[in-house]
Amino acid sequence: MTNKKIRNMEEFATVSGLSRPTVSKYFNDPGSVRASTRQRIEAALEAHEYRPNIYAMNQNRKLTKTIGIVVPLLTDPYFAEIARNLEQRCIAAGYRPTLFSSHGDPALEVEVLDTLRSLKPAGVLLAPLGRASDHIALEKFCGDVPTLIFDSSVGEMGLSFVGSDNFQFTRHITDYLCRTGEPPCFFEMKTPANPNAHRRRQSYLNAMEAFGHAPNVISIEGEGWGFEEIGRLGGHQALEQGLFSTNTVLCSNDRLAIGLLTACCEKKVTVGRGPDTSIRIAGQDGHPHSRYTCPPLTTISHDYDAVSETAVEALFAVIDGAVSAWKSTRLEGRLILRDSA
Amino acid sequence: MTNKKIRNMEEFATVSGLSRPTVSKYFNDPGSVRASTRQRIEAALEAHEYRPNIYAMNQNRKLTKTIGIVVPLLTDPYFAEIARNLEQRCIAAGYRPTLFSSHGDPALEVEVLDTLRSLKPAGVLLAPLGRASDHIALEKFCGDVPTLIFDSSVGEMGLSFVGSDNFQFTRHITDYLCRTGEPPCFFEMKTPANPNAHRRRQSYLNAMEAFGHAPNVISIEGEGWGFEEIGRLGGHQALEQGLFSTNTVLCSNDRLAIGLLTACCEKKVTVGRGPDTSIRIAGQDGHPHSRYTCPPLTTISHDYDAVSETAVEALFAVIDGAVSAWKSTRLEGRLILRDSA
DNA sequence: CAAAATAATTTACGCGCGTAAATTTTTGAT
DNA sequence: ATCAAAAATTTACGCGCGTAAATTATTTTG
Repeated sequence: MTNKKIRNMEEFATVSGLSRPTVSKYFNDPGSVRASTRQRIEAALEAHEYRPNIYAMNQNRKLTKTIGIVVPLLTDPYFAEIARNLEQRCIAAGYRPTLFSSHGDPALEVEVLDTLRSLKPAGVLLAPLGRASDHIALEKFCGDVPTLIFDSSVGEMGLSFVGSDNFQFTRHITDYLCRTGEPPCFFEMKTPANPNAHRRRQSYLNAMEAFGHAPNVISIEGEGWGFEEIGRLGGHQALEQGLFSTNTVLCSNDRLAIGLLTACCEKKVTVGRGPDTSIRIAGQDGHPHSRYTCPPLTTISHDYDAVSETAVEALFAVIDGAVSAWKSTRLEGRLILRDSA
Repeated sequence: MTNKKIRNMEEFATVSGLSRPTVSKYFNDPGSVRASTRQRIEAALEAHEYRPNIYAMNQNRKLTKTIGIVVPLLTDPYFAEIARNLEQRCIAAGYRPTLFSSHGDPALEVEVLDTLRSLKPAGVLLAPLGRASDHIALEKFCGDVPTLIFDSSVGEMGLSFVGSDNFQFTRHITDYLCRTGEPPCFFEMKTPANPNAHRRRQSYLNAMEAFGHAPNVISIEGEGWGFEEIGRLGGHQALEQGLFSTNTVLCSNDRLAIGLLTACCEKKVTVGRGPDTSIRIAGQDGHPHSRYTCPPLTTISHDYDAVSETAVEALFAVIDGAVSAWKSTRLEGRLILRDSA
């Protein structure tokens, strides 16, 4: 330990026997000083416990080491999980991730971007709200800050887009359902918050046509981000009105499926693929919770690691000076077979 | 809009027809300048789109407007929900909340606190990891930064503690279970991450004694924060070995209960309070997901709003100069009756 | 209406660090 | 060993703003 406190980099440089700018260079990139110099600094660091003032560091610097991560709703474990994944990759790469949630509110999303702008981040990983987003504001932000869009694309915005291949998702799981039983109905929100939902509906229609089955889309009412409750209420309606024309339901996403499962439970409708069950239910997303529904939910899962890695690498490449045209990367999902379908 | 960009507060003051320090005063507290002055600034603000440099603002200031919020695991919807609640209260009070997750890792918790320290926050709302936390590091941090501990208390640390009354929680729901059927067994982790678990076990033992029933605590193996999986595996074991001495199980928390429900589902054990069910299961926490289990989970819920408000108000009071002795505030929970028990 | 009290504003200085340019040291090729 | 090239280090300056102290404007009081 130390006897006297180090107040600033000047004092720390003195106790290290170096000049302040050399120490400054070390903190910006420890590899940029000679090994002997680095050792002296690190020895002093252990003896004196000093950390540079973040604010002073960043004020006179065009580009900080901060990476902004923005998700639409952090209370959704799917986004929490992918945010965690991104966060750890940023830390591993020597950046300081800062996490923001739009809380499902377009106005808040704009506020978050404003806050982020004044943070002068090296880059931003942004999952937009989608349909409800203020596209003008997003576009403008992307012009100011290197921004990579993930999860949900809204036009050709930012550096690039990285997400999942929703067409492949729905085609794949629809295939599975058709091959293993009655063809699925499609259970979705009438006005989905997320543009991915439209792709999934279209892909369902395509897949059903390819199989020569008549599609049946059940579009339920409901606004906002409380998907489970929307799915539960819509599920009750659909069950009461007999809207499901087959014994198989493919939900637009796992959270809707979770709500539908609850509705089935409340209506004593048995779910599963066994002989003694009356309905098969599948979801899409590989939601962290899907393993723990009753019955466990068959779903097609995002490749969390691949999406995160691709997104982060693409952003880092641009930060490190690479220039490349906007492109969209859509990664395939993995079918997860469980008991619900 | 504007024609020329404003680069700093000096330039902005010029176009406002004021001196820079007056403008600075406005940004620190709009109410501290004369109404006529405020109007001139706000008019200029609309015409010229200027935002003070955050880093320059904070570097020469002992106390920023930042509030740190730290939770053990943001992928747990319970913490995500309470973090969201705290975040919005901070914003409403004019602070800039910054969210951190320890991701269940004590080393990361310490790193987060170090990061936070260099952020010079006005205050911190900290939910510690609990048992695994580096208590020395926490104590030291609390000495440096005004820190309010919530959710899980670890000694008399920080300014105060705000959380739930775990004794009331378990007493209340145990009472309910005893009055409406067979007395409950208690399902918990042998080495819980969170100190609240010990209080709940003790409260269960007390309540059972008060009722004159023999307690039965089932302590399952498992480390870490994957409670659902731990509950599921432990549930399978307990069911196979017939460890539940009655038809009623009170789980130490909702996430364990969710895992146990999954185990029951996989073992075709019917859960509920009806005549045709074989086991009653209840949880504790009022986890956001508990509404959507099959059957929906009977639980005793944290008063999210009250905990958040009490925590935030206590912290703000200290920030605003109030001095008061350390105290522990534990709020009562609300029983939520659903179909599982 | 003048003087005192109070609030608003300005002057003047420094915070802790980044960074271009100048200088010194080290490295590598002869 | 010698000298040029490259790397490391130091010098010197400025960033954008907070804030105490000094000044000026406004309000209150007699």
